[in-house]
Amino acid sequence: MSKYVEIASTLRERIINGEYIAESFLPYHKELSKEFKVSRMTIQNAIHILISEGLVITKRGLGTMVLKRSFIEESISRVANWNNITLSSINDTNSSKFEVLSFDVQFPILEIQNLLDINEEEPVYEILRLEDSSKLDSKLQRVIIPVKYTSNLTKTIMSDSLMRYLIDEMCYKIHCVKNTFTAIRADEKDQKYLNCSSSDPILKIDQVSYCEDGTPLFILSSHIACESSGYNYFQLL
Amino acid sequence: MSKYVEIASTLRERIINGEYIAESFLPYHKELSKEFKVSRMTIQNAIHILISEGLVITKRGLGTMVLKRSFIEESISRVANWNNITLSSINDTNSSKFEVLSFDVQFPILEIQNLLDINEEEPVYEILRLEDSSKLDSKLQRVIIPVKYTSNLTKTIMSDSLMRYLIDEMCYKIHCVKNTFTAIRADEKDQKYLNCSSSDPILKIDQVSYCEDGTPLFILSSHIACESSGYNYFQLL
DNA sequence: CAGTGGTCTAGACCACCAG
DNA sequence: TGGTGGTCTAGACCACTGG
Repeated sequence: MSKYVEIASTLRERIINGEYIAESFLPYHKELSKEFKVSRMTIQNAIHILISEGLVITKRGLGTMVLKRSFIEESISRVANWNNITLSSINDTNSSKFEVLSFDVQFPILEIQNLLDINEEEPVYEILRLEDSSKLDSKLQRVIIPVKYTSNLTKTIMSDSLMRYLIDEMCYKIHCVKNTFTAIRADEKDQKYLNCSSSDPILKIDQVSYCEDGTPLFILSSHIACESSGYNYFQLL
Repeated sequence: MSKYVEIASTLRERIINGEYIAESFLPYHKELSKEFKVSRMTIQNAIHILISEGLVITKRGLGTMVLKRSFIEESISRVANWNNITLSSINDTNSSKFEVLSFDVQFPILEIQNLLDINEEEPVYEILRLEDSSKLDSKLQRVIIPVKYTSNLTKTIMSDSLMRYLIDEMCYKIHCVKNTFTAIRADEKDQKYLNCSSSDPILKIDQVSYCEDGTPLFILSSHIACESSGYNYFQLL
């Protein structure tokens, strides 16, 4: 096995064992290259592995920091890094336009507080929007994002791609997106806006987007009627 | 912008434009380092980017090959590379045991032929299995894999993790897994094996696993009853 | 300012593949 | 055997960070 892979394994164990404490810095490249008796490039390759696994982040002039959330999230689906533009993979696509059904600011319930790592006194935007239903596979989406991250959010922005706004205008770097999937029965809003009956199955996709440092940035919950449109949205087989 | 990122962009364009033809080799490191007037390491870094994007693969002693499927599959979800063991992210987990309900060899229908890139004369295993329903969230799975890839498949293997068998025993390297999601009404088999009614919504996950060179290896289609068990399986919000 | 990580070089040795 | 990509080195310069 190559040196840098072994070094990465060693470092990974130390992180998991708590030998390197979350939110604090790893030893610097120079120290590590002394310890393992390799060149700095080899250390860097090892650390690249840990970065790609979401265990650490590095900052020039600062060091390599162990992340909080780190090794727990197995089922995380990483954002594709395509030509240096990070894009959400599923829900907030380029071309789609949204009709904003409601636009509120609220204090978050406990569930949201936990998901977004905020307290009850930090207000959040809560937006309900409907994807332009000219296409068969329209989506009903609920977006929740703390006001402190984007205090000047508008309906106009929400009728377009939120993800693109956060990346291009607000200069956030989305590091990973966690998606969870459920099938549910259509609720009242689904029936009203997605034009389906109460017995129709709905695909529910809940998405949390995280920044580079592991901070949860926003929640996007989508409802998709797969059958009522006579069209199996994500159907493959 | 750093050299290797720019070089990667140039190479990517050439691949997309068809300047470098699919299924054939890129110029060798040495040639590229002459063309761009950089060291070989810089070329290698550039090519690493293309590898991570799924555009090319490299083989020692051979070269760097442009992949077929390549840049098309945007919504691909890469397999997490965890401690040098590639694991399926969603469906074929470590600990679960399966009851094999049926185990057949068949000639594939057209849909399967296309998905697995095989012709009608190449037989496939078709297995129906039920995840140990001691847990609330049991799954009904259909597995389809060409006989030519694993001629000695058994019920015993299928009652365990197929993914692990293919990786550990057959030494396949799974490069990426494409998942698609749908919500459907419970069909007869779902009602029978997942203990639900005909109006219950079912989460259907269809998964195709691909080898390093882009060959589709097998299909795994899972049905999950999210509500009947009183338990929202992938529920988050 | 000193120290960090990011990039880059020129050269080296190795494992692997084809003929 | 000769050529490929994979790894590694020692040293270099740079952009960025904190004090």
